[in-house]
Amino acid sequence: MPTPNRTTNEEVVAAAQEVLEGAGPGGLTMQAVAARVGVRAPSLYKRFHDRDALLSAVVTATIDELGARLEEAALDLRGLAHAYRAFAHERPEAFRLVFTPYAEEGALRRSSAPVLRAAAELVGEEDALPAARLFTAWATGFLQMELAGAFRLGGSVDEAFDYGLERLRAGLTAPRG
Amino acid sequence: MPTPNRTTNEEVVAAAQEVLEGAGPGGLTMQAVAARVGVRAPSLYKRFHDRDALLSAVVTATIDELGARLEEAALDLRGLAHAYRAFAHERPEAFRLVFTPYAEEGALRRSSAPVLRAAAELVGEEDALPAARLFTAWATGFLQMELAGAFRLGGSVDEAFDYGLERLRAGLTAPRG
DNA sequence: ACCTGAACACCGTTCAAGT
DNA sequence: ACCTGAACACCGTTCAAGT
Repeated sequence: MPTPNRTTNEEVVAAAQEVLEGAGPGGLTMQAVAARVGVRAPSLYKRFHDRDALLSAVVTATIDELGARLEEAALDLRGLAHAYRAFAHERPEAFRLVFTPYAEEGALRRSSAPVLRAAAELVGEEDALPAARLFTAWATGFLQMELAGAFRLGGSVDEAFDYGLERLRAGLTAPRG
Repeated sequence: MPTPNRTTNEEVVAAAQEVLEGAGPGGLTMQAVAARVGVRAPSLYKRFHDRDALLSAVVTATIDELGARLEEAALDLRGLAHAYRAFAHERPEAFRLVFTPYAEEGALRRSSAPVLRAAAELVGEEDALPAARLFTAWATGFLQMELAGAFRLGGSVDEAFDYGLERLRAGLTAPRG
C-alpha cells in the first residue's frame, strides 16, 4: 500500500541546519533531526545514507546560501568581504563546516563565481583565480580565527578586518615585482 | 597502598596525537588512546576531566609545536609561510583543530610571537598586530582550504600560495592610502 | 593511591514487521 | 512504499571494589 512521504530531503536538511546552529555539531544527532521533522531516526536512512551524508548535504546547502548572499551583496571585494563576515556571524556553526572535507566541489565552484568576478575586475582575467584564492583564504581564515576566539589578544577586531581588506586590495593592485 | 603511575599526561597527549593523525577526530576515542598507553579508558579520567579536556590538551600541544617550528624556521614572512604550510601538510588532522574553540589563549599567544616579530620588521611596531593577523588569517585559510580539497577547481596550488604570499607582502609594504 | 570491571545513558545503524 | 520498534555495536562516563 503506497503511503505519502511524511517529510522531504529539503525539510530534513533545514531541520539539521537549525539543530546544528542551536546545539553545535555534537548536538546534531539523527534523533534530534528526526524529532524536528516529526519522524523517527531510522526513517532518515531512507533519504541519507548515513549521518555523514546528511552533514554533507547540510554543508552543501550552506555553501549555496552563502553563494546567494554574495551574489546579492556583491560588486567589489569590499562588499563581498562584509557579506561574507555577516554570514559567518549569523551562522557560525554552519560556517565552520564550509571548508572541511564535507564540502562538495560543485557547491564550492558555484559560490566562488562572484568572488572570481570581483577579482577579475580588480586584477584582470589572467590573475583572477589566484587573486580570488588570496581573498577567500584571508576572509576564511580571519573568520575562522574570530569564531574560535583567537583574537582575544587585544586590539580591535573590526579594525583588523578593515586593515586586512585594505592591505590586501593594495597588494592586488600593486605593480608586479 | 600507593602504586606508581602507569603513564603520564604527556604520554597520553602524545598517544592522542598519534591516534588523531591516524584515525581522524572520529577515531580519537578514549579507548583507543588508553589502549595505546597500556591502560583502560576509565583511567584517563584521573588525568583529564573528559574527552573535550583531552582534545584541548592535544590542540595546545600542537600549537606549541607549531610555534617552536616557526621559531626555528623563521626570520621573515616567507620563511614563516613555508614552515606553516609544511607543518599543516605533516599533521593535517591536528592542524585543522588549531583554530577551533579547543585552542587555549595562552598557546595562541606564545605561537604568535615569531609572526608578530616578522610583521614588525616589515611594517613597523604600530601596525605589527593587524599585519600579523592579516598574514596568519591568509595562511590559515589557505591551508584549511587546501586540506579540505577546495582547490580542485584547477590551477597550481603551489603557485597560488606563492602568488598570495607575494601580493600580501606587497600590500603590507605599499604606501598607505 | 591508582587502576579496572561492570554498569548506565546515549548514539548510529539495521531490519523484520506493521500500515 | 514508507515508517517504526526492537535490537546490536560502540562510545563517554561513573563508581564501587580490587591491589
